[in-house]
Amino acid sequence: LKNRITIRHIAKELGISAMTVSRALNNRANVDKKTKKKILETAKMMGYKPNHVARSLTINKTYTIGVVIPKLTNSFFPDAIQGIEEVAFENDFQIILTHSSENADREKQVIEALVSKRVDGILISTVLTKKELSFYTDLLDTNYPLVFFDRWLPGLEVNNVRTNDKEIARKIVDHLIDDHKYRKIAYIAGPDKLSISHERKEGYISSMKEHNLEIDDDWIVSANFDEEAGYEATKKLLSLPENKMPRAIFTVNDSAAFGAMEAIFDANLKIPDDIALVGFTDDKQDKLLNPPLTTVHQPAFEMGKRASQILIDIINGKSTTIEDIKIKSNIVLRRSCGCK
Amino acid sequence: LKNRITIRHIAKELGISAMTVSRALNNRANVDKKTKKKILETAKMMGYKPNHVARSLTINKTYTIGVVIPKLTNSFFPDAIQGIEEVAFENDFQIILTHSSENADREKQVIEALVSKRVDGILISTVLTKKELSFYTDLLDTNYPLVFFDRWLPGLEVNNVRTNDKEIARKIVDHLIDDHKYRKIAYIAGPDKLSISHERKEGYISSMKEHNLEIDDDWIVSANFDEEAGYEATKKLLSLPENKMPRAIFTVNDSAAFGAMEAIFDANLKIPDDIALVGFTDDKQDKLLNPPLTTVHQPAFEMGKRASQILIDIINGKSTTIEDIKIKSNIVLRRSCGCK
DNA sequence: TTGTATGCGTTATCAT
DNA sequence: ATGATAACGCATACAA
Repeated sequence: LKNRITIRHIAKELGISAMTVSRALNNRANVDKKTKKKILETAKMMGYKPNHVARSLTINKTYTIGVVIPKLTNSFFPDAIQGIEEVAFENDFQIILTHSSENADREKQVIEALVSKRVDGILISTVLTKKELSFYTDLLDTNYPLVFFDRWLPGLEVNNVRTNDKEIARKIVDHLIDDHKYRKIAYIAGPDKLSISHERKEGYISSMKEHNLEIDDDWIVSANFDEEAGYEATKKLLSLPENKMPRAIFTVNDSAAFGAMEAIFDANLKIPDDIALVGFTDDKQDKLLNPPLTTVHQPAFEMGKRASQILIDIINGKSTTIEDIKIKSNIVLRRSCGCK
Repeated sequence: LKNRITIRHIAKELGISAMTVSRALNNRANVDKKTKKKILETAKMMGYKPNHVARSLTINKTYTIGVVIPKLTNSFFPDAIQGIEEVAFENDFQIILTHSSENADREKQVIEALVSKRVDGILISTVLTKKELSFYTDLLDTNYPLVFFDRWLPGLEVNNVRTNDKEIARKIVDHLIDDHKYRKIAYIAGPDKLSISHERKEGYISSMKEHNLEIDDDWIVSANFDEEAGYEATKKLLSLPENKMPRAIFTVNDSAAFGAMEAIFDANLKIPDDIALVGFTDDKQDKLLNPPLTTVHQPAFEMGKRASQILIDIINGKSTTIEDIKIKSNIVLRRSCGCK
């Protein structure tokens, strides 16, 4: 089955050498116009499909980049991937998409697979932590082109494309305090060993401290990046005694905020009247929610494009510097925080 | 740069033949335990990474499947892809993800690229139409393993994994008529040349006809699958004269419904009091919308898994039959239709 | 159990 | 402008 026509078949058919066929097919300058025309015609006629596997073996380049993400659930990653693929497509690259399922071992496993497939470079939104730094330092030692996006790993000499997590988190908490006068603010956190979770938490903490607001230990609830965890975390918060009950909740991402919303509704409370809620991501439907969700807008598409471009530049030898790029997020005020 | 260690290097290092190394690395039975152990150790020590490009060239198999989707915007495709990748991962396959951007020429282009990369098979949610049938019949003639999911192409002798678009569309319109007594129902349609759009429209029409309800020409508004088009289409509907004004709107998918929602709110109308709205997809946040959106739940994850499994079975020679599989969707009643 | 020769389809290199 | 040869890294087929 499959395609059996090779450049040799075309060559034989025309009584010329395979090399000439190769040259013609690759638009090299040094081939007679007439023969080139013939070659292209018979190639089409015979149903020739170039074999990029063989090509990759000889030129030592696959025109493929690997992408590793935790999950495809919230809208950040789909948008980022669209950006990644857009740039890849323009540069005649394809992408192999893999996901780690928030699992460190699986992440290592898919990276190994990508390396074996000899992708020209890898874009990673990692779930690995400091303990596992050596996995990537080893890879970097072999000069493998790597770019981290969104979830980076501190301590790595590598290109990052991320956002200003800490500052923007601080800003949105500032807004809750300064503009709405809330003082009891809880934070539903992601795993603290992950850089983005940690940074966002730091932003929350620094805002509270700057306003001389005490943070009750019960206000920082560890959760995950998903809806279920957000739901459970919020139930915990809502079961706190009256005097500890938060007046507002900030969540590590929108998925957690969705879970929080459900929990708040289930408790027959109103947003923002009884409790305000702000998220992080700016999922597409946020503005249609009840109430519309105030959140941090992450430029997912742009981050994807940027990361992709940097990686391809590295692959093409057009970039040698190592940068830690922050693409700024901004706050989107809607009704869930009490605005309007 | 990159990895330069091959099985030959390992062989030389150990003073044995490359073939023995190959056998050991592939867990073949006929290799001495001691030498195998040595080989595995030195392979690891030398940082050997198997080269699947070379492997693919010899065994004529890439353990890669191509996936072609229109876009990654709504939540159907991300979910479906998670299903696809889940099954692929279990079977040691990776996926190359490409998108056509709802553009037929680009779809052809990415398929060509996938074929050149010699993916073992392709999963397609096509935007091609009948006119372009030959593109796929040609591909099928070369015995290329192909499975269509969600958006199939009528007239093709190929495996489809889709949903019962027409019946379920009819059912949800039945619900609007039977349970809510709406009689003026509009339909925001996708491109009619695409199978799913056509089928869903047929479902709408057949329900209306069965109930002896006349369909005003102005009630079927052509749009697209996206939010903007849904918004524009709805604005058209809302500008109809009083006697023609629809009492309910059914949209080809949830994205269009989101646009419709915005348009309705912009017109200061209430859902479902002034106008009811139902969608198709069951996007994750539908239940949190204001009001929660009644819609058709498509089992995206299951469809992805099923399609992926079928393709891999074909690739592995475990399946030879051609099936047109419909995975049933079901209706999710929420408040936007008037329920509760 | 191990080794040798050969080929997968393409391109680089050197030749003509 | 065109061709012959070798090489990319691995696995198949056969031999020892």
